[in-house]
Formats: sequence, structure tokens, C-alpha cells
Amino acid sequence: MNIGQAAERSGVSAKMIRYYEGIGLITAPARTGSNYRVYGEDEVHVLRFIKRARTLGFSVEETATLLGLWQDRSRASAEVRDIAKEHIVALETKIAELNGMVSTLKHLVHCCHGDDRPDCPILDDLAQGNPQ
Amino acid sequence: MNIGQAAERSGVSAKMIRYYEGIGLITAPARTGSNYRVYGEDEVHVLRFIKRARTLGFSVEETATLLGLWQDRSRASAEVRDIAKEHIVALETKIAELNGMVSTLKHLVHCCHGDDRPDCPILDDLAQGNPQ
DNA sequence: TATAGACCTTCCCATTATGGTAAGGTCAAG
DNA sequence: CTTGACCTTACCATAATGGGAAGGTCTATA
Repeated sequence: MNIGQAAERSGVSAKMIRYYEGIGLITAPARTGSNYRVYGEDEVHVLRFIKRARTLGFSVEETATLLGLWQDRSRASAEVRDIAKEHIVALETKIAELNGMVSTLKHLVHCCHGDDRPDCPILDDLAQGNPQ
Repeated sequence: MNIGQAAERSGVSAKMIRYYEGIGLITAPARTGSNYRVYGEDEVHVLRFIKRARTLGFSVEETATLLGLWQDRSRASAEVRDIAKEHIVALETKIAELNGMVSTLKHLVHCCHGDDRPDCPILDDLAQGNPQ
């Protein structure tokens, strides 16, 4: 099948398929006489794997590692589990950070009367005691 | 004061101060005869405002709007509040997305025995029924 | 058979916000 | 006068994705 079909069936855009090939995440597929890329079921499976990993927030680099482990029939599941665990920690750190921002902002919004007067605690906080 | 001092006093790196000037977020400061940028207290205040807004997760573009409102003595606080509210919604959407990833991953990690055997539910999920 | 339209190819550019580096000018202290 | 710490501009890199241009190919239909 052509790249468009592979894109549709995997959920990875044609643009990104070429990109993944360029950075070596996937191997270059066969070409037709007119230089079109040709994909089979195996390639689509790999692309779906990548898509799923990316959807779960793994970076392309982490995805590459996971892909390698997937294709290594003798890998230890502990390795995969460690990567997943580290990723969870990273995600939770990010979530905590965002939660911190949200609570600060909610407090500020709560304090701001939000009418047509210029007085605004939100801006006052941003200015943090700066005059003007 | 020179850019290094302004950077130290505002928490914005010299590199970023020049960048903000380049994109028009801040106005170009005066220069010495030897072409050094010269900053005063006012500029440092503006930089601190920017730093705080960025820390709260506002994009540079949103920061520009907030900065405009800050410097507009006749602005309505409702305008600022709306921007903050929209930003909260965006942050909460992002948080929900990350939480979804985390719970999926936690489930998978829980299912994975994580020893030296190759069998791994995490990879199986990524492959989503793909053979190999 | 000719042509239109939907594909494909490569190459270049843009995004967001930040950091790094290199080559060169300036300033202050010793 | 030299040294080291500063400043200047300019260019490159990041991560992952999209957009578009210029040109080749394939297929269905008039």
C-alpha cells in the first residue's frame, strides 16, 4: 500500500511517517519503480505501536526504546516497566506544576471583581508590588 | 544598569531579554556610546511582570496582552479576568489529558510483573493486538 | 487518447521558548 | 598594558508537527 493508506490505517500522518523514517525510528520501506514508498501490514503495526506510545505521552526517543524492546523477543519486562514508571513520575511532576499554576490563578480570579473598573488583583499580583 | 544586572534583578536571562526586545514584547532600551543596552527600574519592573506571567504558564502572546492591560490605566478588570479564566480552562484540559495518560500507564505497570521474563502487558498494550 | 484530479516525491520554512557558541568590541582593576 | 568579565550581533539547535511549492505518477473518465 502507499503512504496515504498506511497513514490512514495507522493514524500517523504521511508527513510524520516520512519524518520517522528520516530520523531512523522506522526503517525505510521498499519503493516502487516510480519511487513511491510501499508498506505492508508489518509496517502498519509498527506505526500503530508508535502512535499509541506517542498518545501515552512517551517522547519519540522513549518510543524508539520501547519499539526496540518490543521487537526484542528476549527482553526483560522489568526494563519496560522501569521506563513506564519513570514516565509516570515525569507526568506527575508536570501535573503538579500545572495544578500549582491553576490554584494560584483561581485564587487571583476569585479576588478580582471582574467588572469595568480598572482595579485588578490579577495584574497587581503579576506586577508583584511594582509601581505603575 | 547593563543587561546582566537587569537579568539578575528580574530573573529573566539576558538572552531572553534580547529576545523579548526582538519580538517587540518590550521596547528597545537606550544605548551607551559603546552600544550597550541601558536599563532602569521601570524596565526591570516590566521584566519581572513578564517573568511572573510566564511562571504562571501564560504564553508570551498572552503575556503581551496582559502587559498591555497592565500599562493601560483605564482597562476593565473583567478583561484580565477573562484571560485568566481561559488560561485556567486550558491548563485544566492539559491536566486532564495527562491524568488520563498516568492512569492508563499505572494500570499497565500494575499488570506487568516486571521480572526478567519477556512477557509484558505494557508492550502488548502498545502493540494493541498487533502480532509479533 | 488526453486530461483532470488525486496521489506521490523532495525540499524548504514556520512554529515556541530557550539555550549555546563564536567572533569581536568594551570596560575596569591590577 | 594585560586580563577577565562583561557586552554586541549572528547563527545554530532543540521537539514534533504542519504547510506549501514544484514537479512526477497513476487512474478514471470524457
